Amino acid sequence: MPDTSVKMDTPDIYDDLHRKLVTAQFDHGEKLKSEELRQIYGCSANTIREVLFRLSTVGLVAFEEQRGFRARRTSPERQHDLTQFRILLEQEGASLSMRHGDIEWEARLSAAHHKLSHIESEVRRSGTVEPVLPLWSNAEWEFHDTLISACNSPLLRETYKTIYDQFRQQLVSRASNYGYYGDNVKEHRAILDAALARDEALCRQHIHDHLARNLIGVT
Amino acid sequence: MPDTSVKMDTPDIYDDLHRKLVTAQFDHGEKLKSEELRQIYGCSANTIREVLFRLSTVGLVAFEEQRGFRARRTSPERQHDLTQFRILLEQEGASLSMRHGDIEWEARLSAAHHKLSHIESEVRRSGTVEPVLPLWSNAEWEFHDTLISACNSPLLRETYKTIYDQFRQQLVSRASNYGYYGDNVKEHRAILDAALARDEALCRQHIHDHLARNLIGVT
DNA sequence: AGCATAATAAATTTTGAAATTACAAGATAA
DNA sequence: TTATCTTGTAATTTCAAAATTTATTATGCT
Repeated sequence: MPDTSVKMDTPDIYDDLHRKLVTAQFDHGEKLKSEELRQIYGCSANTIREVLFRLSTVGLVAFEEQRGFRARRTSPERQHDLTQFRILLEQEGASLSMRHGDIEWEARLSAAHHKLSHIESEVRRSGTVEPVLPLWSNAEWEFHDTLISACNSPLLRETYKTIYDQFRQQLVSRASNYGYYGDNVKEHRAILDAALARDEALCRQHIHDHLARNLIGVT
Repeated sequence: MPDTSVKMDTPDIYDDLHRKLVTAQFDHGEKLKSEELRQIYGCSANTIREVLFRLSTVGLVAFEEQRGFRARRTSPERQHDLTQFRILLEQEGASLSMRHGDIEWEARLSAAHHKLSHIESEVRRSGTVEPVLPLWSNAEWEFHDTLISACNSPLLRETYKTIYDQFRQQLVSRASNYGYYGDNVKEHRAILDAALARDEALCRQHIHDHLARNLIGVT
């Protein structure tokens, strides 16, 4: 909880709320009242309004005219939609990166995977994710973002980020079961190898398999 | 220009500015000053600020912290990016629609094309686009949106709309040359036929050919 | 008791002005 | 002359309070 005595400016408040939202510190559909937040951050209602507005543009917050803001509620249908869309973007981004990426890109991807796999093996050893959750969460993002980073399409990359953040918003909650991570290690490895081999079809396949697990239980 | 004496509410101001932006009534990169717009629409600077914020979320307006808003500047690079991304989304949306769409979808697509081709043939006869430009602009949008409307992915459809609007923002300006429309008629027909025949590969090809013309002159 | 209606409370939105920040032109120093 | 600093102006951003709208509770009627 931020100190009430320290005044934060708009970007800081944005970052703080963004972090809280993607780490599921609000319930799905929970009302975000200007007045409450105003007191927490020590600013005017208008500033809060603007921050929530910005957050609504990246899908983390839902806005309804005349009735304020809520933490985004993710239905199974929406989750399905998010997953399919993410697969589309990551496959395309990876394909383009494999075509345009140079040795520098390969190095960055390799490095990102190295960090990620280091954290994942620690999770494996300890059997629990909790202690390194923020670390792991960032490393996972780094890997996927680096994968598509040479796609040469700012639009695709930005769109992917907004989708990913909404994804993360609820992945954190199901992160407690370990089996998830066991497969993750293998899958990230498979994606990396295919990417470095510039095998587009195979890489697309692995990306699909990796992400499609989130579809289980949804039609 | 809206009457200064008539007060408009936020959604109206949004619509008015949105329309002006997609019909290129502002120069690329032109500064959008709160104070000026405030006087035009007869509201406070804060209301203008909120509207401009909303427009910035759909890419029509660029916002920079502490230095206000500008009409979005579209470089050749960005135009290239927009085109490629639009191709990706429309191809995927059309493919999904062909898989999920029922007879009702076919009927709507057929109707949209009928309206569009009627307007396009008028353009052909008269040799000029100007008189029916708004009509044509809407019909074109209707056709493309209907094409992907059965994709069963709200995310894809929303994203497509924001991309399309940014597209339209500058297509209007190059709409004056007639040759453009001559090919358009054939291309829309080709897309329609392939879609109704549920030939995904062919439809993707036609979508690409139709949209890729905008890439001419850009690397 | 059930339902509609009115009164109250709570929250959102807008306003107008104050405070902050960026921009531009002129002055001073190197 | 070039570069840096100052000063004045214009624009953006924040604030606190008023006005509007929505939600909640209480009241009266069938």
